[in-house]
Amino acid sequence: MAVPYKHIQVESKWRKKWEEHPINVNDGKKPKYYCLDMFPYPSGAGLHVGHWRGYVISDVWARYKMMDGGHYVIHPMGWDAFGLPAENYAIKTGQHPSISTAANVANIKKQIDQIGAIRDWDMEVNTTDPNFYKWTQWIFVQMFKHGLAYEKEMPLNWCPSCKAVLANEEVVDGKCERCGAEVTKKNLRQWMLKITAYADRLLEGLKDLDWPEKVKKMQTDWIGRSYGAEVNFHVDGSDEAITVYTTRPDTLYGATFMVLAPEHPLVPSLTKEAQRAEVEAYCVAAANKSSVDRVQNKEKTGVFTGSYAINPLNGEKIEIWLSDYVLSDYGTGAIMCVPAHDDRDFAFAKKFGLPIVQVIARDGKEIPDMQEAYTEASGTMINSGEWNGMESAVLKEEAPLMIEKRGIGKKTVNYKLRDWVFSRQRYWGEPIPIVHCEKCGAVAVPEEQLPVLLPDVESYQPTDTGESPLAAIDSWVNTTCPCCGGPAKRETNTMPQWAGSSWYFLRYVDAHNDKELVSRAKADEYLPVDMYIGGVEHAVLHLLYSRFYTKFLHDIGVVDFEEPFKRLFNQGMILGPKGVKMSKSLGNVVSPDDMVRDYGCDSLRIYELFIGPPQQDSAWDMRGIDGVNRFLNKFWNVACDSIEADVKATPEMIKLRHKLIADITMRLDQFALNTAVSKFMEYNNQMAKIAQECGGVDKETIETYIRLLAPFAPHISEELWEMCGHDESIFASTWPKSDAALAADDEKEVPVQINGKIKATVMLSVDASKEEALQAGKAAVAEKFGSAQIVKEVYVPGRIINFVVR
RNA sequence: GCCGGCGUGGCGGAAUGGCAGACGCAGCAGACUCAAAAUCUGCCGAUCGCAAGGUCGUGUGGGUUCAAGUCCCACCGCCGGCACCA
Repeated sequence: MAVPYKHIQVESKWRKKWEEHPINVNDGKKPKYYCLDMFPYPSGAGLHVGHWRGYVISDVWARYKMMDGGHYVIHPMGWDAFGLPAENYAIKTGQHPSISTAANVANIKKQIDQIGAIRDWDMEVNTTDPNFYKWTQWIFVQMFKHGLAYEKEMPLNWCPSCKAVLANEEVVDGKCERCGAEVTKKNLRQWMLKITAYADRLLEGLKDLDWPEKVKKMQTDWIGRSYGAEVNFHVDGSDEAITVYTTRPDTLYGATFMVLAPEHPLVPSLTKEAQRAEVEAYCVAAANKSSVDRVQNKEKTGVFTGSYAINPLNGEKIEIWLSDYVLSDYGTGAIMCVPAHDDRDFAFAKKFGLPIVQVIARDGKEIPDMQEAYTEASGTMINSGEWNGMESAVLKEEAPLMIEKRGIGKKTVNYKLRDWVFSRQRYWGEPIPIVHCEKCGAVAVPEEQLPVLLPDVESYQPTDTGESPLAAIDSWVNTTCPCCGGPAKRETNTMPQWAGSSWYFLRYVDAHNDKELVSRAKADEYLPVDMYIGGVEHAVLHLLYSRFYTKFLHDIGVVDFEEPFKRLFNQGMILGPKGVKMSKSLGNVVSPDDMVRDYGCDSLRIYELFIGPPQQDSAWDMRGIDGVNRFLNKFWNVACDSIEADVKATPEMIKLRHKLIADITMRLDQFALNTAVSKFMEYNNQMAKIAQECGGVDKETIETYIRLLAPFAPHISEELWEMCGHDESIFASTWPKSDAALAADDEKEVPVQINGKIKATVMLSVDASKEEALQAGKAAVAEKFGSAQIVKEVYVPGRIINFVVR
């Protein structure tokens, strides 16, 4: 009888061995595989079982790749360590963020080591390390030199609680993504990154990525490309013209009024004296509305400017209105309104009594008393001059060019994607490496002077004016212009947290290079990332920014690929026991530390996988780990018995072995890790039964099982592997191969149905003919036919026999 | 409102269109034990029946098919994303 499994001894033994003799070494000959985790923010709360899950999944995958194909696996870890929690902690305690951050890193590093994952800490990166952010700043300088970083004064999303400007991506439901405070608008000078210059490439690049369709769709919608036309409307009695963007130029004859955003630059000159007071009041009200109000209040409001425009096709005089349902920063900030064919325009026209002209026939007819807009682009054109009789769907495609030929507008493409607001009025971030000189303007800090070190300050508190705490340090702010040598001031804004995470995955493979961001040779050898594993919450933020950075770095020759992450896997969240998100405030956070101590790392690893499909959210169940723990102990006993007994392989054992290989390998390839664990349990139960009769299973079968289990439960597998008499690590062995012929059954139990209802089962040889099968089936259910007549006989080999009777 | 995803025992979940509920948790009964824990064995969707066996059953209603949890149509519910994008 085997000695009981002692996880504490075995796990610490192998941890030590792996440290002394690393199992994942680059000998220069092995093929490379880059398996990347989304790096964590080193929070003071440490890791909970939800973080574990992603790291376990990636480690199983990494170890599988090591064994299958003999890869050298790049599986690094680092720290996304700039950010608000550390800064807020500093505000409260006065302790420098670098100190609390370092303590958190040390703690989480210990926790990550508990997972027992293969990690090369020599590649570790930390976004707050000057040797790292030197290159974050360097990239910014390159973007500045290429005209992709620019300053702009604009109304921006302002979080009054964080006292910071937010990117559009950081505003959720009109509220601050971090603190939940209602976001307002504030006019400030900001650094912007021209991500819109890459809109098309960001869209096209998605096509070839092996990513979840959901994420690709979210990015596609975020970029929001649409095709249409810009059309110029002359203002009646003036030289001015208003340009609108429309995706429905086919309905141009139906444009019966126009609406401008309150912020539109032509508003003052369009407003007539009689309307001025009302218009100004409306504009002030719109500006003061929070973005939440402006979005949530769907009841249309508006005000007439007193001016008219001319419909360029039919020459009709149409009223020019203002309304906040027109957004100043999409399209041209002005729209032509076709109430008959657009819901919003219809609502507006109804409310303010504006004319409605139908230009697309529905079911070939004009609608007598329109109660809602007809928004389909299908039907024949009516009331549309020379376009009458055309199909609207066809015209929709052709109209942009027709408009362009007539000189009243042009064909255009529009995007929802906006440029990226890249400056933050905070302390704990990378200083933007720019110097402002009165003579030379904004000048990039010369590359040899990078990094611009983040100086110590006395107060980390952000200012109400929207200036960074850095602005208070005169000795740091005042500098000389690198261009003319005259007096100049440093940029005091810092970068958003996304800056470091947008490129950190490139740095791992050359983390200590002090000459370049990454050497081209290493980039060519190890990059891009083969598999990226992390939560779906980064679908449009981090993943879009990283793609943008990579495309830019490709364009300036740093790397030779355009897409950073070939394959993406989003693991689901681990929820608290009641199915709600784990959070400190709810007190339902489950720490892995005690479980590792009580059950062992291998048990927790397997339970993290067994809890549910890896891409799906799962609620943590404290008791579930007992089952996994029982399984490992049971397997330990079977394995020990088998090693000791050294029995001869039977056909049953050989078949089990080959089925197991096929089952586990298929499930790994499909990322069905929860059912892979089920299969391990199933086969283990079978082996336990065999062991009762034979004393164990044969050596090859047990060794095969151990090797298949190794990526999942590396410690116990190493121990058993050694007990089998191997000197080398199990991870130096190769992945078992299944022989389909040996895995195949020669007999199968086949259900026999009458009218689709199971009545019996029969054992059939797999090469039984249809006639034999049907005959056997008929015999099995003969007495159940009664007086019925068989009208149809169905036989699907190995699957089903069905008699249809009447 | 629009776009995704999901809906299966007490629970987590499993099922290339082919025996629904694998595997596990919890529960029940038994064995071992002075006892408990651990371990082992059996049972474990509902319902009728002493039993053999029957009937019903994968959110609801229809449909396709010899056969539907799985495919199609309509609806309900939950979760996620987007949200006046012209």
